[in-house]
Amino acid sequence: MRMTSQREILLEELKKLKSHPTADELYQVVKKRLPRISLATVYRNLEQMSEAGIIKKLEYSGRQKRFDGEVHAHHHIHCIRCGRIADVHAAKGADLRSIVEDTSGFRLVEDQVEFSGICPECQSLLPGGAENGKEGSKAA
Amino acid sequence: MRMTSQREILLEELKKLKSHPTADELYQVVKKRLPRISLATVYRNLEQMSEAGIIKKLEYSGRQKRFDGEVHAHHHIHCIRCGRIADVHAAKGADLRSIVEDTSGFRLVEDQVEFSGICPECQSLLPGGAENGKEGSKAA
DNA sequence: ATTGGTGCAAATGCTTTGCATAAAG
DNA sequence: CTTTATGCAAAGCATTTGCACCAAT
Repeated sequence: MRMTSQREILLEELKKLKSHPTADELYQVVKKRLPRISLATVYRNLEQMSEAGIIKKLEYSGRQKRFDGEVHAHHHIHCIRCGRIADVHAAKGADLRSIVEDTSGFRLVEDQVEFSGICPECQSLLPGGAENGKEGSKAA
Repeated sequence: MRMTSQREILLEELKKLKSHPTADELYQVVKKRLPRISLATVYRNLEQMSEAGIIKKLEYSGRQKRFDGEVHAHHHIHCIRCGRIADVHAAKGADLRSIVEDTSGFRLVEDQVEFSGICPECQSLLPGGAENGKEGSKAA
């Protein structure tokens, strides 16, 4: 992965943002420093950097993807009206609900544990055994 | 909400499916019984029925929306390769991870608690006080 | 007879891609 | 020099919408 000015500035701005921006929102910000950058470059780099683990891609709730420069494991809460995402730094096991409301300022409406993994069908397709492909065949 | 044959058959097929189908997948199934139904009708009805609480819309993980004819509260696990969704019937508080793997057959890769609520900004825009709009202004 | 629902096709919105040019190593 | 990244424009998908026709109440 070459270090281009686009990549560097994208990362820098994302890390300073804290607002979990969408690709387009970050694009608007970065354009101020790199007027000729294209949205496609933003998408390509965000995708690549998230694959590299440098940033995190947030794909909750059927909304637009958002990105986070903070890669520590932490929970998020998203607004069902406007889509904003805020951080929730909660210790596991504690009374999550109140911690969530306290640390985010959100009014909690719903919480769902979202599990991800490899389904039995896909497990049988895996060559080695311990890898987690990221895309693949379409669901049946 | 009028009971049209489209609506009736859609609901019937969804309830029998158990596979958390996407709109298009359900469309393919229903087309066998209603060859002239259109995808738009499927989308419109799924949306309406989920608003009515008759079915549940699953909007996890930045993928295509999926729908569930089972409206009991229960968790889901989705495959990061193919997108399939399976049910997880787990008692809260128990050792979720192993329950998840046992009941779903998936290999668990990640679990994230997804909180939804109303952000402070949107709370201040709410007229009454205790409602949960579903869409709204764009994120800033 | 009304009013909501339907099918179709076109439009949308977000994201991805093909391709020729430019920049990094 | 070789290869990857960029910018632009066009394409792609899932989903939504406008509109004229149809059907449920």
